[in-house]
Amino acid sequence: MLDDRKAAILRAVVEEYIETAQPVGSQHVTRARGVQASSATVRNEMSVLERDGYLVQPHTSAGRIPTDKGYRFFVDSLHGWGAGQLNPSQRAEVKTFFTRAHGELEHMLSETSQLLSRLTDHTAVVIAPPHEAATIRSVQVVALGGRTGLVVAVLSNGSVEKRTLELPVRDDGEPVGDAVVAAASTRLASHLTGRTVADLGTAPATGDAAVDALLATVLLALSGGHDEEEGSVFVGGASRMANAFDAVATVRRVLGILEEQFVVVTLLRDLLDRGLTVAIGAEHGVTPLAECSVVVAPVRGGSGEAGTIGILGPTRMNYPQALAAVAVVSQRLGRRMEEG
Amino acid sequence: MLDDRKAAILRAVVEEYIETAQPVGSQHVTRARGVQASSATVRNEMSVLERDGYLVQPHTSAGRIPTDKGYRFFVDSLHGWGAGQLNPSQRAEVKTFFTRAHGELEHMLSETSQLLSRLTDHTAVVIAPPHEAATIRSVQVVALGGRTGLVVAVLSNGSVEKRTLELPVRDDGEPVGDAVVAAASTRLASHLTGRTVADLGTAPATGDAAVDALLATVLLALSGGHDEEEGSVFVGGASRMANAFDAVATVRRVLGILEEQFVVVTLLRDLLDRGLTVAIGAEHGVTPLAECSVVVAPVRGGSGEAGTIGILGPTRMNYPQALAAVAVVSQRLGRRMEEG
DNA sequence: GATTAGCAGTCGATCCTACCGAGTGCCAGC
DNA sequence: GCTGGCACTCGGTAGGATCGACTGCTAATC
Repeated sequence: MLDDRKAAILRAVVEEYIETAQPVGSQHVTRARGVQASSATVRNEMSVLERDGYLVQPHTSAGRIPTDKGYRFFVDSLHGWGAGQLNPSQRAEVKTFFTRAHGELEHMLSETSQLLSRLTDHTAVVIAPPHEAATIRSVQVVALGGRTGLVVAVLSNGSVEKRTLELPVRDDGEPVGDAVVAAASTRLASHLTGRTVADLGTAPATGDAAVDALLATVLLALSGGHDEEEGSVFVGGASRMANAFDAVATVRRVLGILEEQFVVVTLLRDLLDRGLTVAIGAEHGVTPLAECSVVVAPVRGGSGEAGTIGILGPTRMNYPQALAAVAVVSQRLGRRMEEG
Repeated sequence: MLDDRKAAILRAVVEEYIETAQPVGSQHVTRARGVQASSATVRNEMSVLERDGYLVQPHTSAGRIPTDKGYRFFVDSLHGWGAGQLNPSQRAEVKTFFTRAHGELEHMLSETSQLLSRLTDHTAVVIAPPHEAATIRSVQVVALGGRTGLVVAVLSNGSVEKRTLELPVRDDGEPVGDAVVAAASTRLASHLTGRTVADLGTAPATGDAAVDALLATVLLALSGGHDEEEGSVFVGGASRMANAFDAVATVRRVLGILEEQFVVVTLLRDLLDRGLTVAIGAEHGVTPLAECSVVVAPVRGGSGEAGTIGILGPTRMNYPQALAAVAVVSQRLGRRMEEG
């Protein structure tokens, strides 16, 4: 463990580096409050911190930069010490946002990702809660042109699942008629209402072979194709990534990852599962994001199922600020979702 | 108008600049096929082309760069002359893509945007056809928890419109019961089926005041909140923007615009309305995109309503290639949508 | 023994200069 | 009207001097 003075010095380096993005020298550290020592002493301490892996020098005769380990210490010490606060105007922004928020869930989540991005000046990600636990309120099968049909299910949490499917054909090669579709639709409604998408049960037999075939097709379509990683991910302020790094190649790489929603979802879920709130640099396993840190929080709505919000920025992001923003938004969004 | 030699020289400059991104000198132009003249002659011609606004010199003693006007001439002369072709492997990619494509419309459009982006190595945009002309196949009202309800409409083109709404309350302050919702739902189904979203008609009177109130609310919700600029825009390969420019500031600016879906949609629609296929630099009115060109094409599905696809890249994009890619994809996508 | 002032040394960043080469404009001759 | 040739321009690169923000170390101090 680090003694008080080393900790204070490390904190000072991290804070200044976050602010200026320049290597921090011993002289600067002495000017930080919380450090009472001459620059010579600070130099000695800093060389120890470097030996122990908390700091690095980009080159001799330059100041020091925090390593991932250095940031990690900073963030952990922050946790037990009272995180940052949003400034009043930001609080006000959050407040008015959530009092005014209304309309579709998706729309609100998308706007939330933009809010979070604005607050932190980093890219924000919002993932809708999985609706596996939500119960089905209503199902309907509709025949479209030709052989395609559509099954639409409304869930208790207000989301709508839809799947296209290929209608079974009758013996004469024509797709099943409206009557069969209607029969299947009503049958499904009574069978599925109250169930979850995860537990659809088995297709009830009706005695009519055509209807039974259609029912089986529908259940198959509904059970398959979990597109939960599609469409339910909202990325806000991706353009801010361009400010985070001055190497275009890095920007390109990170934006590329952001386009792979699956990776993003997996990453955030994984972090939450590991109980982490902050992942610094290489701590999350995603190599192309090695220069990034991630701050996440679960969003607990009424149903017990949790969504996820997070922000993605350079390792030298303002962690107190970011933690505060994510915490506040996650909390208020959860409350808002609870209300419906 | 430009005489043949000037045109050939201009074409050569544009082609080489597109390839190398370096100012093109007279020497290089003489090496281009289609130009039979000494470098001195080319120099004279080029200085005329500069005077007339087709070329510029970044500085004295440097080669020439095409202006927007220069690109415009290039693109126009291309049109009457046989556009570019996709190479065989790209053709194959397009072909297998569309034979394998299946599932939700949204999903397919999203994938299409990625396909187009891969083909051109630029950012691609796909806009779903507006479903104002599509007829309603099925409507349903569902009560969720509390006072919120949801109306879901399935359209003939396979898309699903949904709106949340606030259920009317009865005299005792409780929200209307399931019976009323069910009544409204069936009434709506018969009233709206076959109509378009643009023409919902007026709420039919049922005699039951509660049902009538609910019907009015539903129709209001359905008619309002055209979110056609939301959710129906798919941007693929935004990260490729980072390769297009080496100034981070430009990347930031363009990505910022891409996040404002409304602007993007308006831009593309506007171009199509003006009958343009290619907008070069400042030709479209969007100042932050002054360094970009846009290539668009309508996607004509069966219904007559048209979607839009386009790509967005630096003005020095490979126009023949881009035009070919956009043309092919638009055509095949249209055919695919026609099939349903 | 820990801390500190002072000093020599390092090395990126900046500025200057010289120089090279790609490219131009122009002129004289074909 | 075209072209070869020539003088000139100017960005980009390389080398060298200087500056300044650092460091590490040592010797003196508390």
